Amino acid sequence: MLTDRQQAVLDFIQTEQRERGITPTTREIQQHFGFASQTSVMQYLATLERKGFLDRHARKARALVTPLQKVRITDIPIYGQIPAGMATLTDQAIEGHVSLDARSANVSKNGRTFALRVRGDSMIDAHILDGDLVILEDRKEVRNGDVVAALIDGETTLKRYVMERGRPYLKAENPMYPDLIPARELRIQGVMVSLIRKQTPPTRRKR
Amino acid sequence: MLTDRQQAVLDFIQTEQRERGITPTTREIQQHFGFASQTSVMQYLATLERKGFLDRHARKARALVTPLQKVRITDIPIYGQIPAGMATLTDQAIEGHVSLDARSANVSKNGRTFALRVRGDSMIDAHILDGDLVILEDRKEVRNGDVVAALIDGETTLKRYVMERGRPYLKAENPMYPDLIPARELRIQGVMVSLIRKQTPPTRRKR
DNA sequence: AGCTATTATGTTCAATTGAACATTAACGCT
DNA sequence: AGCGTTAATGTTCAATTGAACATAATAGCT
Repeated sequence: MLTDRQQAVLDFIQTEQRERGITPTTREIQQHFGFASQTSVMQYLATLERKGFLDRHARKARALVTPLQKVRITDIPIYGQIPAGMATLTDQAIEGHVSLDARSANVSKNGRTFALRVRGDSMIDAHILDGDLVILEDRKEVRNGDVVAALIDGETTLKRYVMERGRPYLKAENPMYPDLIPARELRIQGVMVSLIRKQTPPTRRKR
Repeated sequence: MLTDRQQAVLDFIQTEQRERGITPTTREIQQHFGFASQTSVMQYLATLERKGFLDRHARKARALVTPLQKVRITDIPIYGQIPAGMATLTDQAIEGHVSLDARSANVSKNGRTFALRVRGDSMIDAHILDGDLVILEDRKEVRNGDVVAALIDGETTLKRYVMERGRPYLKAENPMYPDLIPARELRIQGVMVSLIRKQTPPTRRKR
């Protein structure tokens, strides 16, 4: 698709963007490759753009946009706990952010996504541990068997959504915890789409 | 830390970087806020830089660097399977990449990091499932109890590293699987630092 | 031999863009 | 009343930077 030389130019642009945070100018590219003329660079840029490896904002300085920047990185807010009775998630309870590419996170384009720090081991049989980061999507349709964050009796819990005989309930994946049968309405805040676990170093006994 | 107005300027810069891929010029910022002079913008930029919210490359066009870009995103190669007998990981077996910020991934600066797609359920009692993505770091010191990818008898497996009576062995976290006691040398390829699980939608029975 | 794509040179121009200087005003603090 | 910070105006200058034009060599393909 690209010649060696064209690839080298693209690589240089991307490297500069990473290392310095700004996009190189035609002259900087020229210098790096030792060209005697900017026109060489202009030709490479035109080719790269024609082949779809580059976007240019015409007549603007340092305005090369490479697919590197286009890997859709999503910033997902982490809520330590979702405040009770809060249908709309406010920025208040945000504990931090995770950034990862949308594909790995299973994140769809439109839906609002958020993360929840898991507290307790009520989902241990679903292999969701205390301290895990669960990434959820605020979507309408909940399927039988989805792991969901739900607001029940003014508290947010992570449980498995099970539909039985036409009536939904929330199942804990730990025999030590009771299943929750909603008294009135069941407000689903999000459906789990992925999970991130930071490995805590093993408990050191001696050393 | 920042006044409302200063925050607004920073937000605008970051939004532009996201949406358009390029950093706004002082004039573009000026226009957006309706300033009659660029000097206002210059003052904001100076303040933001002084307070550490912005890096500037003096006298360069569109050269504002915000912490947005500075979230250290690591591209981690995913190996579907580590080829047997391959001490150095080649690009050949790469299945794809995950991009995520180094903090979430528990990734240290220097170490080489790679990801492995888990096959089988030999680590199920450690809550590592078939299909999970395990992120490993190629580091020297392995601690007792670490989950490691190891090359044993020409095959790569994910196991827990256990040191007992001065001799290490590899423990499967599933009673169905045998522990592995290395015949000769035990080559550790990486230590697990985190885990990413894409939630597969629940098996639909009817529909 | 003719055609096209790629790679390259040398020069010039004009738009883009950051920066500086002199001034003014509102606000909170002491 | 005096001081520092923040916020803003108006103007000018010079460096930065993308772009165009004419020209040419090389390689692969038909």
